[in-house]
Amino acid sequence: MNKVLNDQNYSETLGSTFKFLFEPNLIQEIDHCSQKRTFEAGKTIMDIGNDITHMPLIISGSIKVMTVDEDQNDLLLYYLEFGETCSVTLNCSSKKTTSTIKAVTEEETEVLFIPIDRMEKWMINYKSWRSFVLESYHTRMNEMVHAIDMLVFKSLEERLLKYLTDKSMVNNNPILMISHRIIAKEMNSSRVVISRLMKKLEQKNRLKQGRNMIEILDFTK
DNA sequence: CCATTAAGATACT
DNA sequence: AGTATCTTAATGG
Repeated sequence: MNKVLNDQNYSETLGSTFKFLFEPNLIQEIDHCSQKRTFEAGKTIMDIGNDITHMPLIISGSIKVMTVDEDQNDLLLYYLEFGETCSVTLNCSSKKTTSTIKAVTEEETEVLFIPIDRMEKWMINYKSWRSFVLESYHTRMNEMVHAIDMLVFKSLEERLLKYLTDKSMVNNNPILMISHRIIAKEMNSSRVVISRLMKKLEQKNRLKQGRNMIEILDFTK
């Protein structure tokens, strides 16, 4: 079970955490109705078909948002990081449907949960909330289009490189402790193929690798 | 030492 | 690109 943290300094931390995003009155409301929870790495905090009662706001850490096909293969859609929320949840909550995505913590992650029954009122009363929601839809839409583009038009080698750089970005570390087998599973490929491409990327000096270890050498190219 | 597992190699589809 | 199979190498008891 994930423990609920009852932090004494909770209002102050929260207020200072999100004051760059929301107006003071809204922060007060958030303080009032939201609940902070901390998850360790690898926890599923939302799954397909789950009822949506709260929307998440990331305080620290990162979350992978993905869909799942009939054979239970995951497809990574995007990562959520500090100050971000899941627009799929926003979408589901306004329509009062169940979740169409699965969300798993990439590392230890603190999340603020806000009951969805506030959404409608906040959309009307707070300009900063409306902007936040629209901005959120906007960035996710762009990311999804990019994800589809990568998936359909790019080679597996390019996708692998993006997968690795994205992962090292969210972890804030150019060194990844991960095996080829896990990468293959996450990209719906096979271990041999990933090993082959990894070898190629290593020869191109894009990364170094050892057992269960990959170091990304150049983020920008 | 040995069992387990990661990753390289080769060949076929 | 994916699968099957074999080999090599690292890791941890």
